[in-house]
Amino acid sequence: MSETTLTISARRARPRPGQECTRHHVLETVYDLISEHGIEGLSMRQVADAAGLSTGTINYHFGNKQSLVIAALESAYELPSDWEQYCGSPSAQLRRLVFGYVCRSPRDRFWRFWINYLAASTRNDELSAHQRTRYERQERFWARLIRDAVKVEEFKKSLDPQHEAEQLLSLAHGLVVRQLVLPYAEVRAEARALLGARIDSFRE
Amino acid sequence: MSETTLTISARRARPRPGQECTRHHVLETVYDLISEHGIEGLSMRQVADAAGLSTGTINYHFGNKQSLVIAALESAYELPSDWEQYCGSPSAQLRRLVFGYVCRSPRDRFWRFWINYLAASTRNDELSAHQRTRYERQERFWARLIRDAVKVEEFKKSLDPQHEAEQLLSLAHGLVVRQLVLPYAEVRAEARALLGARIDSFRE
Amino acid sequence: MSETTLTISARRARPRPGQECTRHHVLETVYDLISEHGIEGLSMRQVADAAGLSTGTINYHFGNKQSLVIAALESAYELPSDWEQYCGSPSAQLRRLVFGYVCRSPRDRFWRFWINYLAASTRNDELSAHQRTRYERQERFWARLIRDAVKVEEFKKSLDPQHEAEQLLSLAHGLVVRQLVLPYAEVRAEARALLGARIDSFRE
Amino acid sequence: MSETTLTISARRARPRPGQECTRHHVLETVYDLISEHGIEGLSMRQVADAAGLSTGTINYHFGNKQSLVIAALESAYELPSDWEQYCGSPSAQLRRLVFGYVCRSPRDRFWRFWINYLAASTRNDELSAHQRTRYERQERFWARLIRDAVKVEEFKKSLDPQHEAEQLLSLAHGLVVRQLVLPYAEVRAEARALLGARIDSFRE
DNA sequence: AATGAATGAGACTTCATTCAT
DNA sequence: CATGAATGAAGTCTCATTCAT
Repeated sequence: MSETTLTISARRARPRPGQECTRHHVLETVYDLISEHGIEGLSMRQVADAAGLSTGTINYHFGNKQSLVIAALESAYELPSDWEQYCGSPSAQLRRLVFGYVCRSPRDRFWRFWINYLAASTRNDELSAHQRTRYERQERFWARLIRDAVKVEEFKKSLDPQHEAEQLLSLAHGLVVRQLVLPYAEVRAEARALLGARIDSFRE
Repeated sequence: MSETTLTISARRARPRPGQECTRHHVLETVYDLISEHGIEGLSMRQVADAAGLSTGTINYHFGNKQSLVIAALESAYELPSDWEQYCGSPSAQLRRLVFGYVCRSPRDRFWRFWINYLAASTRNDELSAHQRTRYERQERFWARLIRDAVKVEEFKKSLDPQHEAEQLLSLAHGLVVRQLVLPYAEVRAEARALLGARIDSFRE
Repeated sequence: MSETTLTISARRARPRPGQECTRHHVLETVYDLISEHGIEGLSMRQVADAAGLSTGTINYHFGNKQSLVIAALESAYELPSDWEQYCGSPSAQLRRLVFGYVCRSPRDRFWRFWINYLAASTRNDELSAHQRTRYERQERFWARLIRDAVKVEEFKKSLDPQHEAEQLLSLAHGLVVRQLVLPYAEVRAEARALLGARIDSFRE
Repeated sequence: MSETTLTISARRARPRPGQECTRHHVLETVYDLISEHGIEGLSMRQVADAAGLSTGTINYHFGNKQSLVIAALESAYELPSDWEQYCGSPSAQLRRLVFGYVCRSPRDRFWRFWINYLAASTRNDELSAHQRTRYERQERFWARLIRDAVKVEEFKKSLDPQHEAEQLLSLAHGLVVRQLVLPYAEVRAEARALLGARIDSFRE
């Protein structure tokens, strides 16, 4: 509404991609940036620059920084792309999910993102609620897989699915902490071994 | 809080009579504020107000925010004050330490502080080194306690102290995550039970 | 909303069949929104959403915000719809008009709109001119009604119509201010009583 | 905390005036700017530039824009500097206050400020509360002056002080509206005459 | 005729840091 | 030793406006 903006005309000529595509592209960027700089270290300008957009566009699509971060979290938790190939066996599915808790590199993108999100969620109710929901959903899902595995006799009958899921998830998270603190290949290998051994102990 | 600036060390290393007291008081305040608002959520004005000093004074004593935060992190880790009373029994000592991983309230000061420290350490080499040292020292200490407990026959001989310490520590950290995500009394009770059961399983 | 840009007039003056309806609908919306949020508190997105159109469409029809606001201000002043039924008696007509200065609710749409218009007009020549014209027309009209009422002997002969109209209008506006500052039912009732009493004092 | 700010050193060398002096200086500036551009037309940058300070300093002293505006309102309502000379006579005091409602120029600073504040207050509870308080205090004060004037027999006994104060204040505000809409010297003279006549009518 | 994604300037505000006192 | 007013960069977010579709 100021005089200056009235006389200056837009100079942009870049073609626009589809809307959903833009959102997805931005979320990828955010996910990367958070794992690199943390949540409060993430600035909207940074996101805009990295995504090749303007800050206005980012806010146009996501409303505000918090929603952007939450959207990034949501999109980060998705079933692995190779999920279908495990569909036949609940125990294989469980193993696939649990091995997701093994870092893939000393600076694993996802788990660095996660630890930052977790820290932020201790002082933000909305983030916290999302985190809680995810956690509980994960636990229930693992419990169901264990139950199913028991049914098809992949796991032994004596297991308490809920209880085992809880312990397994806790161990997995504890090992994530360990891998973040000790970012060495051998620690990651150890984590994988420990988790594998735990799942194996579910078999007869 | 970027990595580059963290290498700047505090300017003054020559404590004077009245100074040390002021410094300690400020650090206590900072610890509290970090566990409440996170590291980047900590402002110098906040610190000054909470400590009943002026921003100028804070900077006079610590040079800058970086040094202040580092100093606070350093001073945050101390052995529990009731440590002596457990000195006779290694297993009692271990139990005492492990139960330190049970949150004392839905917003436990120490563990909220810890998660913020951990997140920050993923993008700061100096913090990361501190964290790693702490972690390894803790693990070695627990392993030694287990070894001692085996020696005095509180724990069974078949244990691999190093291996058990590692798993126990991972479980403990995983349960801390669980308690932070699910800040309910029952979850804390469960964590305590699980850790207790694990230690009990070390006995014959 | 700076004076300089206000001189820009709407680009399109050639209404087409379906267009006029859209324009009218939008202007109604704008009037509502201004009385609620003020002129600078009005955003194009808000207008678009409230009117069920897109921002592009609003700008397509009105060129820019300035023109939109001006158009809304223009269309806001209309004679009351029940005007005809008072046509017989000048004093009844006057009473009808004067009672229009009594707010109908604590957040009367029209008078909230008016105060925003008035404030804006103090720093915009075009609005100011409109406002002045309206004011003078109103005063002349009231004076004429008083004169007519004197003629048909509803009011006493000794009145100076011009002078009385001026004072009555001033009192009415002063009471509007009062009602805006003190948005209570009793203040509105008092205003009505005061205005009624003043008109009654015109009778023999 | 970023690297850039750490290396760039302050370049300022301007001496600092006393704190209360700074506040007062800023408020004068704000008052001027609001009467010129309205409340939403007032930007913190503008204030800072006009006052020869930085935006940070403005916020340091006033916290935020709203508090700044309110502070400006409060400081705008102060007893006239020549108040003492009227102290002997309540009616002279009243006359002095009432004539404050006559604009001193076609673009009277105070009343332009006031109308903007009034408009803004219709959509902001805090502004509104301040406005209401001021209004009621003013009315009570005028009523008291009238009552005192009756006591010392400057005004006739038959007056209802509360009622007359209310009407006088409304008339005064109505005339302010008139003067803002019709910014002519003769209208201001007329307003003065009308208000004077009304006060004169209080005498025996 | 209509859309809505994209823009970029500019708004308010916060904050680590400095320095005259 | 201690203060706190002042700074100015950077943060988030809003918004009128444009233009390819």
